[in-house]
Formats: sequence, C-alpha cells, structure tokens
Amino acid sequence: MPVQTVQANKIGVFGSMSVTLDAQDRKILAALTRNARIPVAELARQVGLSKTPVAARIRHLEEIGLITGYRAILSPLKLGLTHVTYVEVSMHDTREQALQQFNAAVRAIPEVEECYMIAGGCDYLIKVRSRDMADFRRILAEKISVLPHISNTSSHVSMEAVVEQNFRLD
Amino acid sequence: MPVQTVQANKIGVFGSMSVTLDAQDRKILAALTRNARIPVAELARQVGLSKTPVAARIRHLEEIGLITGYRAILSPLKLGLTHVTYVEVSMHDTREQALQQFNAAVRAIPEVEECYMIAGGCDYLIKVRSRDMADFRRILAEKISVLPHISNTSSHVSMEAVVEQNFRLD
DNA sequence: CCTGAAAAATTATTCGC
DNA sequence: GCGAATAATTTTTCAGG
Repeated sequence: MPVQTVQANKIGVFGSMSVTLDAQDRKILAALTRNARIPVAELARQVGLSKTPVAARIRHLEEIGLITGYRAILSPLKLGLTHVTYVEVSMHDTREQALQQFNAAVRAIPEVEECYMIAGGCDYLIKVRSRDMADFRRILAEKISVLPHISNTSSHVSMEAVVEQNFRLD
Repeated sequence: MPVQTVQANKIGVFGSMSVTLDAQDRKILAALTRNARIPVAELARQVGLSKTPVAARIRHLEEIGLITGYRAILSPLKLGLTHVTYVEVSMHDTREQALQQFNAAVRAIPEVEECYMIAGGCDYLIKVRSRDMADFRRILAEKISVLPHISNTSSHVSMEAVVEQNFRLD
C-alpha cells in the first residue's frame, strides 16, 4: 500500500494532540528525517532493534499522523529560485471572515512558501521565493498586493540564507 | 539522454547554476515532491514515459544536485512544537568576520528552523519553533540573546500558520 | 514486546528492439 | 524511448522466547 495514504488527516480534538515518544521512536524519526528511503533493516541496525518492531513503529507513527509523508527535497539554487523576500502585510479588516478570505487567497499563491499570522504590528508575515528581483516585483504586484483586505505591505529582501529548513526533534 | 544536458547551464559556467527542465522532468519532480517513495513504474505512468527513461532522469536529477535528498515530513503539532516566533536581530558589528561568527553560532541552534540575513533595518530574521511561550523564552534568553555581535532583538509571535513549507516548481 | 529467519511481495535493472 | 524478462531489494509473516 502506498505511503501517501497516511496523509488522511483526522482533524479533530483528539487527533491533533501531541504524542510522547521514546528514545527509539526519536531515533527512527531522526533517521527518516535525514533519509526517507532508508530500509527498515538498516534503520533497525541503527536503532538497536530488529526489523519487526521498527516496521511496526513506523507504521504507527504514520497512522497517528506524526509522519505526514515523504518528500523529495529540491535545491532552490538549481531551480533558479535564489531570491527570498519576507513581506509584512497589514490588514484594514481583521474580522474573522476577512482573515479567512485572506488565508484562502494566500494559500493559492505557489510562490508563497510560508505565511504566518503575527501578533502585534503587522498582521501577516509572508515568505516569497522568486527567481530574481524582477520576478519578485511581478509576484508582489500581481499576487500579493491584490490579496483581499490588505492595507499595506513592506518587503524585506534576503541577502543570504544562513539556515534553511532545519528540524528539531528533541 | 535527458534534454537538459543539451542546454545545460542557463547562466554562467559554474556547476551550481540553475538548470533548464522539460515538462517531464517537472512532472517527475512534482510527483517526488509530493511522495518521495513513489515507485518508478507509477511515476512513469503519470509522466507518460516508460520506466527506463524515468529512472535515468531521476538518477540525473540526483547527480546534478537538483534533488538533494528524500526526507520524512513530521507534524510539528504532533511533536508539540506549535509555537512559531520570528526574531528580528540587529547587529552592532556587520563586518564580514562578525557575520560569519554569527552565522556559525546560529546554525548550531536546533530550535532555529530558518535564518536569513536581511537587507535594510534589521540584520537577521530568525524563525524559532518552540513548544510554548515558556519554551520560547528559554530559547531566546539562553540561545538567541547570547549570539555574538548582537545589538538587540525584537520578537513576533505567530498566532496561526496559514502556509507552511509550500513548494514552487514552475 | 522483541528476535530471527524464511517466505512473499514489490521494485529496480538489464536487455533486445 | 519501449516493453518484457531478469535480478535485486525490501517488506511481511510466523514460530518461539
């Protein structure tokens, strides 16, 4: 059975609670986080168990939704997507309906890599990945600035990626 | 032979520059980005080619460094890491040596998920993932605030993740 | 709940065309 | 680049501690 069936999310009160993991589960997750294609046999060796319990643990971690999937990681550099810009967005309407309309619209923009609603001054922080400054200008003008209920935006261009997509397991 | 070797480098002569991809390569990357464990046979079906060229294309995409790896994706929620905070960091020394010392130090903090050097007012933008506010306070006090050459920090707490780790292939 | 090995299924590779 | 046969790898199963 393909693994992506794991992504059947059970969204609800009980399905979204955090889970306690033992040291071996953490080793399994650390290894799968480094390499999604590691064989269970090799994983078992690293964890210090036999294949059977390791396979069962992986299956369980998938079923409870802790492992949401397995993905290939691409080089933004090789894709020509070297420019990263953070856009602060202020809203002129922060009522629930307006926020949900904004959320839906921002999710439809493929160039938006991340977006968080922020407490305090600016209302949203959007991370945009683009080819270059001209590409970003187009994205800002055609996609970001036309988002619903926006009051104004402020862009902050990255000069260097110091840490990109780091993980934390402990 | 894959097409991209014909017109290999778009810009410049260096091996780290961007690559031109045909529609089939993009389909392969899109599929592997959704599911790293998809069998070559299934991938071939989706792309509209047979297994042989698809396997060769994947191998090539790995060799040129466009596919950098395959990783399991974990649910921050299930791990109890629901709090995201962006920390703006200003430096009191922006000479090259100071920046490199800062970069090395920030890379050693596991709770830092991302860090970009920013043009303009604040010098760095750091994304921190924590269990809760108390956990963040500890990280800020013990790990962020003690980074070398820092002048001051300003924290922006996320209230909602609207988009998390979205990809762009086109 | 784990072990270890045999069995079964799946997947990748190698050919001639 | 195709398709089938081959070869390799990986997962699953099961009796036993």
